[in-house]
Amino acid sequence: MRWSQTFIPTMKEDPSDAEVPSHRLMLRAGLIRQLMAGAYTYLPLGYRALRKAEAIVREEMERAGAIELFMPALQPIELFERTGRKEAFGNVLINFHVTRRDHKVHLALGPTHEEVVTDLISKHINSYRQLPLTLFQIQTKFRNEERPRFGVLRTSEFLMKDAYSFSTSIEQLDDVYQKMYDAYCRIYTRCGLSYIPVEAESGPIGGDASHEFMIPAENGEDSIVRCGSCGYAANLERADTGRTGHTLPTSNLAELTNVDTPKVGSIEAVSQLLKCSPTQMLKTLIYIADEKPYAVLVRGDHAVNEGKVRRALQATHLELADEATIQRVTGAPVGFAGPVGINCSIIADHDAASITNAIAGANAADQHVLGVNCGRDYQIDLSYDLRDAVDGDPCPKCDGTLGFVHGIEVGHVFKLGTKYSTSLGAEFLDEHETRHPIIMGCYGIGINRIVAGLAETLHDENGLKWPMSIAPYQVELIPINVNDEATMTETNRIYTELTTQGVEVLMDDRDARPGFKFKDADLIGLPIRVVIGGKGLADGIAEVKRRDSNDAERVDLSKVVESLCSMVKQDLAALNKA
RNA sequence: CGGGGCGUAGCGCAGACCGGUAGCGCGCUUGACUGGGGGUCAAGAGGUCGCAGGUUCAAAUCCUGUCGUCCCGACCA
Repeated sequence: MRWSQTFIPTMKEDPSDAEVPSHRLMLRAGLIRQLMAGAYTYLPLGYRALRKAEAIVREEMERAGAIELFMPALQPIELFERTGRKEAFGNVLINFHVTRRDHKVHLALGPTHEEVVTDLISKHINSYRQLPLTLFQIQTKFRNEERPRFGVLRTSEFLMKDAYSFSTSIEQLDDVYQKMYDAYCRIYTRCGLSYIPVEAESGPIGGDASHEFMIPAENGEDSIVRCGSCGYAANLERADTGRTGHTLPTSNLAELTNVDTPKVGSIEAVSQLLKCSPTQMLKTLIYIADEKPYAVLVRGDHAVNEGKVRRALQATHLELADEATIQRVTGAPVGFAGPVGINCSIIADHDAASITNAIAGANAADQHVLGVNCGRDYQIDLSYDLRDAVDGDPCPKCDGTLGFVHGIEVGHVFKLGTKYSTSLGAEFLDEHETRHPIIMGCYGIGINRIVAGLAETLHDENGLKWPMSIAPYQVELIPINVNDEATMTETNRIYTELTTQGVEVLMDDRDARPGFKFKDADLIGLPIRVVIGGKGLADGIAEVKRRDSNDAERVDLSKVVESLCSMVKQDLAALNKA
């Protein structure tokens, strides 16, 4: 492609409202333009990168045995009502009414396709002989993000590969899950992304096992907890702390003493007033788990992890109690709850139960109590891991310690179980003519995030640095002076020969000074740059420079095509060798 | 949805406090020169100052409202 024939609007200056690197550089390099918050046009260069990522995903899904189909983005709302997800999605689900003859029809734009695909399967799969089956599609998804941000990393409309597996047994499911997991690893490797598979919370989508694939990146929205020694990695929502029990305080127990803390309810305010560390304090939160109130105790400096609380209580619904319930249970306004004499069951985190002479709310307005000790002043049967992991916690898998990195989620695999097949009636008949719900898995990849994740992690102060597999073009050809006949003859020859050999070439044929074109070349970041003309041409050589290297190589003009072909091939081979 | 910032030419910004001719740099157009790291000279084009209302003889500027966008937080299969 000749630069002058396509549309690559590069920008010299940083757009003022782009802060994260991927957003800034993708705008500047002419890959994307914003239409509105959360919706971007992919310009020719950006779209090429996106399509390349898409092609790799498709290839690997097919290699893993998944079959491609294409489902409508437009869906009847009724499907979401049947699975209870109209409510679960809430405002995120984009839905509206249209009029067809005098009837109002309520539609949604698909945020994901569990409903549609399960409905399809329920109608056409009847027998265990038709299973297992894995279907996938690559399609635009719509989610009304409360707050779109980070350019193309979090948008309301995005390209997603979603796959759904249908199995007759857990063993079959485990098998596909592993195949998908492996396929994901290959995909990210081929795309040149460094990634971490982490254990994940399966969330409202349901199901019992799940992994996320994360790109470590400073601007990632997710917190990943990782062990430096054994490689354990989990999303913060999911991460265990490695604490296994509590030690009841036994010596130097102080007497229970009430203190006045007028209008001072928060941990921070109380610790300031009483000049104590939050680690000495008990944070007491009242939760309603399946309609029953519980006091959840964690240390003052720790955060309650609701997923862990839900699992500890084996509850389906868990939410923070409203003010009235808190009043009823504690006898005090919000901010003064504590375990001593509270009128509900208590569950405590290991570390909370181990505090000697803790400070806690007194269950009385404007009062806290000092010298609180588990076992003496309140009772628990067991302590649990109920809090978010913190930096330096012991690893749950080995004797190392946990640390944190930020990550961008680029993929997620779930074992779904029978949640959707049950609610939508997708069943099969086994060899004994017994009916069972089909066991499902689902597997998603955000294609845009592969591209944005590369931009986010592979760049320098001058611009992007694409890996060969995703680069919009593989080679950029720069004639020093487009008005020089000899230069152009040679450039055109190389351009034609490379193109014939299947190398993707962008020729910067603009009538601009070399420095100008070099700056743009660095910005758009194609992996190999070839400069033709000037002194080099007189010496019979072209200058070949890789974007990720500082040194250029002088290559004989008669050998440059061959040399470039092999460089491209080698790069791709290195990425493919997952 | 809570808190904050910003809306003036395609991009980056000044002008606003103190009301009175709308400006700068880059980019763009035409011509000449130039040709290895965002050139030089000359001549140009380009604006509902986000929108609406108000105050005033007069509003980019002051007041009220509203919309858009970005950031922090809440939320996020």
